[in-house]
Amino acid sequence: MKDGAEGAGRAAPAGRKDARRNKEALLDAAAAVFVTSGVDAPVRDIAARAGVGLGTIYRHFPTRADLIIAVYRHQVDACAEAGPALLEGSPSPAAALAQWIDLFVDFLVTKHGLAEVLRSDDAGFEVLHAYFLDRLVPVCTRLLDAAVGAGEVRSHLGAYELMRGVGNLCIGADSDPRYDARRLVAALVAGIRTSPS
Amino acid sequence: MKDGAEGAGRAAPAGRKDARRNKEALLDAAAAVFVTSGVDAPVRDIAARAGVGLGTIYRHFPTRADLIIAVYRHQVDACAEAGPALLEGSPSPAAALAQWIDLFVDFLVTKHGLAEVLRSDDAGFEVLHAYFLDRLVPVCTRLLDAAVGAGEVRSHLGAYELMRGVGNLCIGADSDPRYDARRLVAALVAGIRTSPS
DNA sequence: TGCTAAAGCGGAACACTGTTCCGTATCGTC
DNA sequence: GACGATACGGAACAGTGTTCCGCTTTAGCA
Repeated sequence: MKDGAEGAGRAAPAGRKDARRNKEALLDAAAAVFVTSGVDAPVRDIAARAGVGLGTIYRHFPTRADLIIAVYRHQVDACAEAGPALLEGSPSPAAALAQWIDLFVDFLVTKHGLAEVLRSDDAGFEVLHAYFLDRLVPVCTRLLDAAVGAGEVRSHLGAYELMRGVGNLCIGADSDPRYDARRLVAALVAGIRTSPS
Repeated sequence: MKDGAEGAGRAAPAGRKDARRNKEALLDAAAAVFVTSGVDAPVRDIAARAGVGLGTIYRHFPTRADLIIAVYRHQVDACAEAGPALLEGSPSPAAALAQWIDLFVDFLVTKHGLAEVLRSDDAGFEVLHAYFLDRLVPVCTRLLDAAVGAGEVRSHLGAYELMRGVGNLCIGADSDPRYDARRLVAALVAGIRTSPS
């Protein structure tokens, strides 16, 4: 709605050309640094890697959360869009829910420190928290409602709580071989089902 | 073994008197500050409240984790000791396990930010992590083994994983009325049982 | 092509952390 | 009372995020 169709590139080329180039470089650099040093890598590292100054990074992304969102937006969107597809493709809503949660867990676990920062109560991360929630809670709600409607899942928990719980269980999943977040999440999901699987 | 019996006080009064007084003041101040500002309150705040300098706090507690441990040691010990008692007092090992976990959750949830810091991978907190684990995992193992032995709980998860999962679920439990850690933990515990409760 | 206002850039500087270090003050003893 | 060991206080250092402003680059226009 906001970005009109453009003839040349793929996104609305507003502003100066060098500004766009820098923003692009920043996104690439951030993605690379996030992989090696985690999402909470020093801002200076990202700026250095992109070859820009600190002012530039803060102009394009007023807060670190904005940068994280920009880097992962595509993947979050993909996860959100997979929800309805899963629901249609599966005879059992509970199975669809479980598969979708697996998708979410895979996403979180492979992003060094994302779950931590998602859960951080530092000011400035509400926007990140809000983005994930806005995008994913509705999807989860739909899956959960379907499963509850089919009598496969108890209605104790809201979608928000479920997602928060799953997110929390993913914290520290990397960096500790003794801790397998997927197993814990599986147990949690089993715990909300009406019958033992 | 290390502290011999003493006639006067309750603990071994080693070192100077003023040093002991300061350590005491520091513990009191830390406990108070933890309540109001959370476990991750600035070190300076604690020192100021105790009326001592920064050097003093670092001499008595080389790292913040040591201070946290000192403040909560009694409660952690109480939790550890409650385990065997619960097991004996209950006909169902699974019920004992659930009760014990409730104890642990209550402890974590009422301590602003303890669960977060327990999970932090910042260097210097391994000692805190280790203390909790050393003290509580054996207790949890015993309860879990009993429950598995009674056929009430599946043996998917180790005690370590279970405790980590429970700890993670407690993160951010205060400061968000929409999130009820106890409910999530209950679901997790339900998920490891052999039959739906 | 050359000029100019706007847009953008870089990084010094600030605020706030944890942590170290050492000159000074205090304690307990002789 | 003097003295050595012990402990104290807080300045100073290091590593964060974030702001700010003088300078540079861009892009439109004559």
